[in-house]
Amino acid sequence: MRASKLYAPTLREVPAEAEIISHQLMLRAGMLRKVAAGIYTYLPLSWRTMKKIMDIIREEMDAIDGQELMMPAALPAELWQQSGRWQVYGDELWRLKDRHGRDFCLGPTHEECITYHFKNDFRSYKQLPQRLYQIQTKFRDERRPRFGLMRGREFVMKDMYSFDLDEDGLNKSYQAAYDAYHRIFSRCGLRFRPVEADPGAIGGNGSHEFMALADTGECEVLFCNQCDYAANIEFVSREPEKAAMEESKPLEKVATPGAKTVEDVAQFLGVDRKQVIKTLCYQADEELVLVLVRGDRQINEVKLQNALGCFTLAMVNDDVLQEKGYFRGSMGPVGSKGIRMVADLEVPYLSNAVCGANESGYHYIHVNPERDFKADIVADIRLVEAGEQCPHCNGHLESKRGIEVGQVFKLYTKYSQSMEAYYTDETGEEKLAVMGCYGIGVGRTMAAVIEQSHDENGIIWPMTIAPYHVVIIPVNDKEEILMRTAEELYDKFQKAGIETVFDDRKERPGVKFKDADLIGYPLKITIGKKGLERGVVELKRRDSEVMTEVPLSEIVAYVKAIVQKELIK
RNA sequence: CGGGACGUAGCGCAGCUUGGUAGCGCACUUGAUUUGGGAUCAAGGGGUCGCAGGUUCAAAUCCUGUCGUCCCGACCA
Repeated sequence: MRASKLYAPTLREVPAEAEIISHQLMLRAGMLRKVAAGIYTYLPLSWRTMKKIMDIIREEMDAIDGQELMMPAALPAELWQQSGRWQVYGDELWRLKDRHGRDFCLGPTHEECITYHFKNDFRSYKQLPQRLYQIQTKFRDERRPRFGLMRGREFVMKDMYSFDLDEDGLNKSYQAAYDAYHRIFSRCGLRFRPVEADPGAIGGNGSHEFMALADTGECEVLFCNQCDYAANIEFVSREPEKAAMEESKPLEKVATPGAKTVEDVAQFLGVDRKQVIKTLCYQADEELVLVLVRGDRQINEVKLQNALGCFTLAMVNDDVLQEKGYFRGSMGPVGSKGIRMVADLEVPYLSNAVCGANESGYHYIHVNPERDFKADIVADIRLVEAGEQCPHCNGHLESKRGIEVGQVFKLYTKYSQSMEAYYTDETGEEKLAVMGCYGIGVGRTMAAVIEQSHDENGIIWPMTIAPYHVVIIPVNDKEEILMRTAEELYDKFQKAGIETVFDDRKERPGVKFKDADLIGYPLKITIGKKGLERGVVELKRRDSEVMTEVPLSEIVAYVKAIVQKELIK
């Protein structure tokens, strides 16, 4: 490709809309342009990288007997009504009507559709297992699209679905996908960790997220500093801390003027925060619930939602609280009636504790669970935080941030049940197919690579997914010998199958060097007059400061060897 | 959806407080001089000031509404 014709409008300044480095660099390198919030056009450079990532994914999916197919983006409501997700999915599901007024949605994921096909086209155990995948544009009307490709409303995703005879088969499919994901992200040059993740209402140890490690990641991951335990912070559980039970004292109401927060109350009463029962009010679907945790703990809303089995969950605002006779800063379970209460596992271990008296400016002391109130649900609903002990060993947990680039998930029979996907086994019995699903965010993977691999001058692409392998820069466009040599070299590289950009623009060398660094070509060949007189050109890797002089006669073979070696890695 | 901010040329911004019909840098076009890390000089082109109402002799500027975008907060590839 000639740089004079390449559609890659580089920018000298950082567009104001871009917050994180990958977004800034993709805009500056002329790879990406926004069309609407969370909706982007991939310009030629980024689309080449996207295609390379997709090729790697295809190779690895095919290698585990995946079959690629392509499902529609526009899906009829009936499929979603059958699984129940038409109601459940909420505003994130991008809904539309056709001209006849029939309901459709733009697919945010395709469990329903693939299971519909399975149900219609597969009958016998002889046809299983099946591993079916597609690479396709997904739509999610995110409440808050942000960070460029990290969280878009329209994005490219690879989704695979496995159908097995039984749980053993599922475990094999799951492991195959897990291993394939390792190879995919390694080949893309990512530093990543698979971590245990929340399997939602299905339960079990059925999900891992592949996290690209980066400070700008939206997810918090906890790692053990001694064993290999790693999990999404939302999914970390520990045994409840069991305090020694004191002899219970009589319940007493005390004035706590002005004390609003747990910290205020604990200080005012001269007790530890651990002795306070933090009480919060949530709206869970149509119902209000009181949620109780120890004063030094935070709520884990993912766990809370799982415990309640609800579809939506949100803290209620002060207006709603007051209607119900509650006051922020003085809520408590004692005497609360007509409202469900969910307590964390640690709450029953409290004795002579403190809680709000549901009367502004008053708290109860010497509160004893069981005697003074009874929670409807006692479950693990607290957030485990960095610094706590590892659930598996004596080490302690450290926090890092990650970008979720992929997830593998055991669905079991959740969708085969709702969509009625049966097969007939060798005894003639009808059985539900056992399913798994496996996603990779393609654009997010590209963005994650940039987050991890850049410097102050621009992107540093690994060879495997770089938009081009090499850029050729003649240092002076007026020197005919330089331009002719560059032209010839460009031709030879093309013929050698090396993906090359020839910077034939009428620009000063500085401009070309800056653009080359910004775009991040792995290899840069500079052709200068002095070198050429000695029969050499300069070769520089984007990821190194070292410059090598290579004889013009050897440069094609030399570069080809480097490219091939890097591609195999 | 709550909270905060911003919409002026392709990009980055000033002008708005105190209304008088739009400017700077980069980019773009032409010419000349330059050519090893974002050149210099000269001459140009490009904007219904997000949109719609209102106030006024007069609105980028004041008022109202609306749309869009970004940031901070709660189950995501």
